[in-house]
Amino acid sequence: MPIDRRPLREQIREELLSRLDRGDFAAGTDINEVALAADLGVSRTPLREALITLAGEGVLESNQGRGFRFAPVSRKEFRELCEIVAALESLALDCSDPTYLREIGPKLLDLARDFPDRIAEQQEIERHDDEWHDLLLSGCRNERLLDLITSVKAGMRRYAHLLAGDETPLEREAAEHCRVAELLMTGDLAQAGEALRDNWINGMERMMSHIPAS
Amino acid sequence: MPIDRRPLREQIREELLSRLDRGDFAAGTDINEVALAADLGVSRTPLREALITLAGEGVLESNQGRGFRFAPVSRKEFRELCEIVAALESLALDCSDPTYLREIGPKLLDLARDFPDRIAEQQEIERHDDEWHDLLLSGCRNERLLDLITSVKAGMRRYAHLLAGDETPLEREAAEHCRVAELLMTGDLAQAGEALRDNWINGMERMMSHIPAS
DNA sequence: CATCCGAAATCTGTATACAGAATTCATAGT
DNA sequence: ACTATGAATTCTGTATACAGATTTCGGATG
Repeated sequence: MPIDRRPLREQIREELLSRLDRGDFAAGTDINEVALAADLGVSRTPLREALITLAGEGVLESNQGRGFRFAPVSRKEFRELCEIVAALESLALDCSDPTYLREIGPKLLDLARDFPDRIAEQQEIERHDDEWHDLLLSGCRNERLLDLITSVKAGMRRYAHLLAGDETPLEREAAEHCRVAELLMTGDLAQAGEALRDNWINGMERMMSHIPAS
Repeated sequence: MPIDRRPLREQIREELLSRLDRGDFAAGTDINEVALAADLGVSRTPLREALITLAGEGVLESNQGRGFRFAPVSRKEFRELCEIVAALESLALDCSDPTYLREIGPKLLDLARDFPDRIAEQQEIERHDDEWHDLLLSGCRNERLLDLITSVKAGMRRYAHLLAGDETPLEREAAEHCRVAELLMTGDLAQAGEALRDNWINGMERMMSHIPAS
């Protein structure tokens, strides 16, 4: 096995994000650098570098002299993030090769159809959803845009575990994905983009009630 | 005067960006951390923190063991960035209060009309252009989006000084700004957004020839 | 009992130190 | 003359140390 030769700060960042997905950190709690560094088995230096990166992505916020803390969640911010990602993913479609999009249409349809059952683990549902969106964007030739989308989505991870253990209307989500896939196969990019934006906005509405008032 | 109580890394980031605007750094050159830290009169720690932030914004890139360097410019990346900002600013209009937009319309028109003469300093032209866009977005209620736009625009600063000392068609730029302002005053947000996107795309085309092939 | 004040403790922000990776440069060999 | 090799140098990545800011907590004061 090739040993990991990436900078520590990146490995730390990913570890923190995966812990965030597992719900290890409550939103709004501040971070104790020495404790967390000891827990991770690294020194404060690369940890702080990772924290600064995460702060740039909106996952954390920092206050002078008070260090970092996980940014509190709010309906307003979640709405803002959804609007942004909706626009960016739609733009990514515009930047994709139309013929490629038509090619992956069937695959996207398949993925949308065998959406995990409502019984499945929350983690599993999210993984499947991500896979669908990743495939959708895989033909985007705007690399900078793909990086940006990844970065903005990192900022949304704080909201992911909020709807755990809830019978979310998965059928709606699946149906909307199907619609996007079908529109792509017909080659109507404009309408596909619109359907994709709708999917994000609808998904936002569905989650809204799960987010504490402020 | 209130002394600056922001973290050093932020002050350093801004100093580096302003040096970049002045054309102090050639694209593609690597950064010597000890030399730069000494020059700035700070230690390597906050300098590296600033460098990591700038790398996250796309201004720098980092390679394991090789440190940071100013990301090389390319037509492809510039096109990508323009497409992104065009979409984001257009979205920002959608997120703004329509009545507020109608109110600032005249002011936007004024600013667009007394665009600096072609004799003016390059810096002055850019400052004026930025002022116009800032005012345009000042009514956007999506704070996350405003931060994101600022961040993406930071990544574009590497391209700003490339068109120095050139008779850019400023009239076109001014005319397009006027058109956006007029559409806002009529209250036609959809068309205003489209005109704004066109402005970015046209501006991109104008600059394209000034960017070295690769 | 609430509140204000200050010392102690805690934690961050910055500086410095150290180890190892990457580069440079000189030398030996073909 | 050109390439390969390896020691010396330079620089980054990470760890540790230090100073000052912030929070905590206990006692004095109304």
